[in-house]
Amino acid sequence: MSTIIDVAKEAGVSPGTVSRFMNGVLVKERNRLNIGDAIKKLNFSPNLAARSLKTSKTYVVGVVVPSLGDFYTNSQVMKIEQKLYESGYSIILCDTISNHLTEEKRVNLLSQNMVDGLIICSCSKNPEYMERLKEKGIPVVLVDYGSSSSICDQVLVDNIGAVYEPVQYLINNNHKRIALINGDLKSFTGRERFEGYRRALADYMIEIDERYVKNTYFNEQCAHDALIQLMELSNPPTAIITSSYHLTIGALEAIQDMNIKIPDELSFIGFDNVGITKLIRPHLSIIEQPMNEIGEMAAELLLKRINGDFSGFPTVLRLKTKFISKNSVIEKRVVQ
Amino acid sequence: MSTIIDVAKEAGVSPGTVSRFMNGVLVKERNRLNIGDAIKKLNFSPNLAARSLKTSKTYVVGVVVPSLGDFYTNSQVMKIEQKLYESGYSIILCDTISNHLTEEKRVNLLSQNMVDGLIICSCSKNPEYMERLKEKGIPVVLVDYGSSSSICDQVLVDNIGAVYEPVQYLINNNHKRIALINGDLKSFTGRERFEGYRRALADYMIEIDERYVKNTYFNEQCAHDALIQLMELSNPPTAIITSSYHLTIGALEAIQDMNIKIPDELSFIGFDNVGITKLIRPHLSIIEQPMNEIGEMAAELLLKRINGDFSGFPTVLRLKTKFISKNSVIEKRVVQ
DNA sequence: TTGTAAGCGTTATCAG
DNA sequence: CTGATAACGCTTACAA
Repeated sequence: MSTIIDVAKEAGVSPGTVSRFMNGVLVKERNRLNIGDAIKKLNFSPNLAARSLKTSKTYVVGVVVPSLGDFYTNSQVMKIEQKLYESGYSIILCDTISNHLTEEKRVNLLSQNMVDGLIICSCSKNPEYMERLKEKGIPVVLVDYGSSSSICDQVLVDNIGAVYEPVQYLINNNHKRIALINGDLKSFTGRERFEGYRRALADYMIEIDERYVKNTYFNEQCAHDALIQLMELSNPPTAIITSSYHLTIGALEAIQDMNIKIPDELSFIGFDNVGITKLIRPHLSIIEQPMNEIGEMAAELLLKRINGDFSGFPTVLRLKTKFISKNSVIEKRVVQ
Repeated sequence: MSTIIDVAKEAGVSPGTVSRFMNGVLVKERNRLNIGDAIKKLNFSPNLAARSLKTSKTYVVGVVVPSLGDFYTNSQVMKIEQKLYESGYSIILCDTISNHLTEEKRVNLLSQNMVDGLIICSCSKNPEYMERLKEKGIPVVLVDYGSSSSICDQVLVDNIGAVYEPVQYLINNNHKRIALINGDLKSFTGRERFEGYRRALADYMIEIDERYVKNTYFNEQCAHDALIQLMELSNPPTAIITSSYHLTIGALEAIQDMNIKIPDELSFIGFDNVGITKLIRPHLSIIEQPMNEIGEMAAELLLKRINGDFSGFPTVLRLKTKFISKNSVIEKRVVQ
């Protein structure tokens, strides 16, 4: 491994000149050529650790996600990686396996001068590390997770609207018995998505029937069980909405298992238009989150902070979801 | 940000002692306690860049994948991350967007003292960077990609057996018109998987009918088109095998579009038992790659190399795939 | 424009 | 077991 000093000797200049050349400062034509040759000849590339030690910049950003196996985080991460790379940053990726302790550990590790900033998609409720990061001056962008407690830059989707819109659509198509398969109300997204459901029904003067509301957990098994319970009610819903990707998968599995005909026997609206959805027939009416945009916004916001621009702090970006109407819902339902 | 020197002062010892303490060397009880207190009080954590500069170890491993959006790489990456973390390593993740130029760029970036080793799942045919890495002494493990040209540690699956086994199974169930939807023969996996097909037919004295072989590219559109072409033949196949995840998805879409009944009108065997497969009815007979094992083996092998153990170099690990028989194939087919 | 030299925060050698 | 000190390879004043 050659160093700047080797290059300097080879090119007959001082190390300082080589360093300047490497960093795009103008040097005399002759020197420029000599240095270029020397670099080629010695196959030189600068030692990033040394540079980082000196400048206290790493050009690395930490990205923390709950599970790499989740389709829906991945498109975000792809965008984040791409966007950051364009600005010269690499990403260190951490999978917390949806575990708060792991999350804490990883963030602590990353904050030891490994990264210039952090994008956290996972997120414990009131992470202790938050203030430590603030002390250390490491900017953080929280994604897809609302934290009323921490003052922090955030990129979120309009969870309320996400569910409000399809419920409204169902109501307009004469559905009254509308069920929601939702996650934990202790989670921020769970609460907001339920609120969208509640508000839509309230706005149309439909009273909530508790039997049609399944606030369980954001996983497939729960959705699977919830769907079966719903359909075994004496007066089952005519339409079901799920409020996350995993819930959608679980519900669809139960629909397969019970051999329910969509949309004739049940109208169904899924969540997150990724992965499997295009293989389902009939084509699913679905709530789509703007994954790419979320990733892009998060990356841009973080870059801004890294570059010392703290205008508008804390910025909370709310991105709209999109309801896509396909063929899994009976429209203009005739009330019997 | 506090340094070792601050801690040393606070604890009334020398920086060397603090450093030793940090690295698990025995120090006198009294000093140990004092140093511990000082670290707590000053909220000290060592500067990893400085450490890395001194020791030329980063405790970071680069992982290069063709696409984070691919389900089947992700389970590997998860395992890799997990395994490496247990040994104190973090991973820098790079998505090459299946682009050789991007791959080259990323690897070059990573090799600037950013990482102690590299796991590359992507892989150009004869990457230039290979010898540069060798020069720099950065160990590399290639995953899922065979390279006859480079001498290199590799973790591969038994691609030939992967396809041989299901073809044999089909033959044993009286199928004769067996089609293969495969990727590019220029790719290593494409060649091997085709070889599995060829060999199985040869072993059972069935002549290859070129019309039943679709060596296209490993993407959904190609599989979609290929399946349609196959089924529009005057004498269409009774069974079709796909040889990658994307090919499976594309073929399934075409099956939906053409409204083909599985297995009555066509027997079908898919590839990669991840993501969507559990939602397909009837349950798919499928070729499963040992993703977790691949990830684990790759991580372990790399760790071994990083720790200076080059026994058995180059190691080429071949992992067996598993054929899972479910309900998408007509068994004991009656020949008309 | 360039050379010189100090210093970033560790670790490691060498005496003690 | 500990302290002093010289690196590691780069950047950046400062002076020329």
